[in-house]
Amino acid sequence: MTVKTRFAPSPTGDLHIGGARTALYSWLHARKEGGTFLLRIEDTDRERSTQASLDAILEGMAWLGLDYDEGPIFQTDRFDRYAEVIQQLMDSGHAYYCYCSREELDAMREKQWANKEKPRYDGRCRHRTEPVAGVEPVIRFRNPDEGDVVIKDLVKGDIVINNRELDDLVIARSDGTPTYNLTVVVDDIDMGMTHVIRGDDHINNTPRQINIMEALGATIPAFAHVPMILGDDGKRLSKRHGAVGVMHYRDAGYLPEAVINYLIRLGWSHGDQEVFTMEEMLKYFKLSDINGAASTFNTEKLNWMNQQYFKSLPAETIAGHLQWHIEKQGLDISKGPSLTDVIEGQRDRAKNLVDFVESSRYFFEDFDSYDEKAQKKQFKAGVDATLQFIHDKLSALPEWNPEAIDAVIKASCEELELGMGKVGPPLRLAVAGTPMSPSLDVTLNLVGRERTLARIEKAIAVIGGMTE
RNA sequence: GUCCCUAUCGUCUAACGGUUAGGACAUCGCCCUUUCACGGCGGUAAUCGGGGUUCGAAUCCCCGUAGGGACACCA
Repeated sequence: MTVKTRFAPSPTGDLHIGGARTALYSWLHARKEGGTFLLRIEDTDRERSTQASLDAILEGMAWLGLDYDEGPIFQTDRFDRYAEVIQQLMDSGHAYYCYCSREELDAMREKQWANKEKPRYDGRCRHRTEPVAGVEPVIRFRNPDEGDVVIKDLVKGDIVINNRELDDLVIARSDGTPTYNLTVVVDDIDMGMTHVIRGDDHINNTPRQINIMEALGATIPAFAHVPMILGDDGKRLSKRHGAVGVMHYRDAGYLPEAVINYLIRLGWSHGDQEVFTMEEMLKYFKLSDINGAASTFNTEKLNWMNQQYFKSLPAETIAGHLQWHIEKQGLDISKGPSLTDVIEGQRDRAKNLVDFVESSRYFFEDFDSYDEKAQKKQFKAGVDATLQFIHDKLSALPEWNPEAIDAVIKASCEELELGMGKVGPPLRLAVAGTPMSPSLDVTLNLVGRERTLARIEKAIAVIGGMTE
C-alpha cells in the first residue's frame, strides 16, 4: 500500500518547534517511501482558530521547505461528512444522546477524584429512552466495556490499554458540531492514512480513536507517537521558554537547512552522524529509530549546526536566505562587492544571518566611528606614518586583488622593519572600523581600492588629530 | 489521585547480553594565527536505586524513584 501521512495542526498559534519536528518526521516518512504527505487544518474549535495562526503555520512550513501533496484541507469544510458519520454511529447503536448537565458531570468527576479514581463518564445516559425537556443533548460514543486495546506503535512498541480506563467520549457537542476525536477518525479513514505520526501527548486518545475506527469497520492505520520536546527546565517546551515559533528562528538568523538538521537529530539518530544532506535524511530516516524519550531543546547545538551550514552551503543559497535580513536591517548592498564574495569571506566567522549582516556592513557602507577599545589600542602616534606608507604602496598597485594586496602588506612590514602584529591590526581597524574581519588581503580586496584608500586617509587624519 | 510513556556524560545520542561504555554540542587546556573566527590535538564528565535471570546485564524481568503526558461539549 502506498504510504500516506499527514500533519494536522490546529490554527491556534504559531507553528511550534515541536510541531515542526513532527511535521518533518511525517514528511520524511512519506517522501522516502514515495508516498503522499497531506496538510490538514484542524479548525473545528472556531473560538480559538485564527487566520493569523493559519498564515503562521503555512509560512513556517514553507520556510522549512516542508511541501505537501494535498491540502490544506480544512475540517470546517467537512461538517456534513462528520454529521453523516455521527448519524451512522447512532444508527448502528455505537452512539447515544447524553442529557447530563455540566453540573452533574462536574459532581461526578469530583466524587471520582475523591475516591481516588480516574475521572470518567459513567455512562448513565446509555439506556435513557426519553429526552430531557429543554436540554440539547450531546452525542457520546459507546466505548466497549471490556477487553484491551493494543496500539502497535512504531516508536514506543506495543501499548496496551484496558477499555475500563476509557469512557464514553463526546463526539458531537450540543450544538451538533463534531469534536476532535471524531473528526480525526473520520478524516484519517476518509483520507486513507496509512501512518498516523503525531506527538505522544495523543497516546491517550489513540485507543478511543481505534475503538471508533473499529465501530466504523475501518482499517486501523499504523501509529508513531513522537515524544515531546522539553525546555531546559525539563518542562514541556512552551512560550515560557522563549522561542517556540518556527519563524522566530528565521528572525534570529538561523538557516532553515540547519533547523531541519537540528530537528531531525533531536530524538533520532543514525550512528554517530550529526550532519545530514537531505538525500541522506531521506535515505536513513526510519520511524522506528526515533527515540522514545523526550528530549531537551539545546540552543547551543543549534548554533553549532547553523555554523556547519554556514560553512558548507553554496554562497548563492545563503545569499537567498540573507535577502530578508538585509532588508530588515536596512543595509544597502547595491554599492559594494558582490554578496556572494562577502559570504565567502565571512562564512567561517558568522554565527547567524543577523550577525552576518551586522558584521558585514563596512563592506558596503562607510562608518563614522571606530571600535572604541581597538582605537585606543591601535591608533597611537607613529602609526599614521605606517599607514601612510602602506597607503602609498596600495595606491600605486597596478592590480587590485588579494595576492597583490598581500604582497604590499608583507613588503611594507619588511621595509618598515615591523612585525605583522604592528601593521595588521591598525590597518584593519582603519579599513573595517572593527578589529574583526577576514584576513587583510580579502578584506581590502572586497572593500575596494577607492574606499580602502579613503578610509586609510581618514584614519591618518584621526591619529594626527589626537593630542600627542 | 488514576492511567500511559520515559530513564546512558550538563545537553543530543551510540551500544541491538561480552566495548578500556563511543561520537557530537557545551566546557577546560594546548597548538595554529595579522584580528575575529575556522581548524587540529588533548582533558573533565554518564549507564537513577534495589532486587532477580544469566558464566556474563547499560542492554531482559520485577519493584521502587524521578521526569513527562493524559484524564473537557480543546485540539
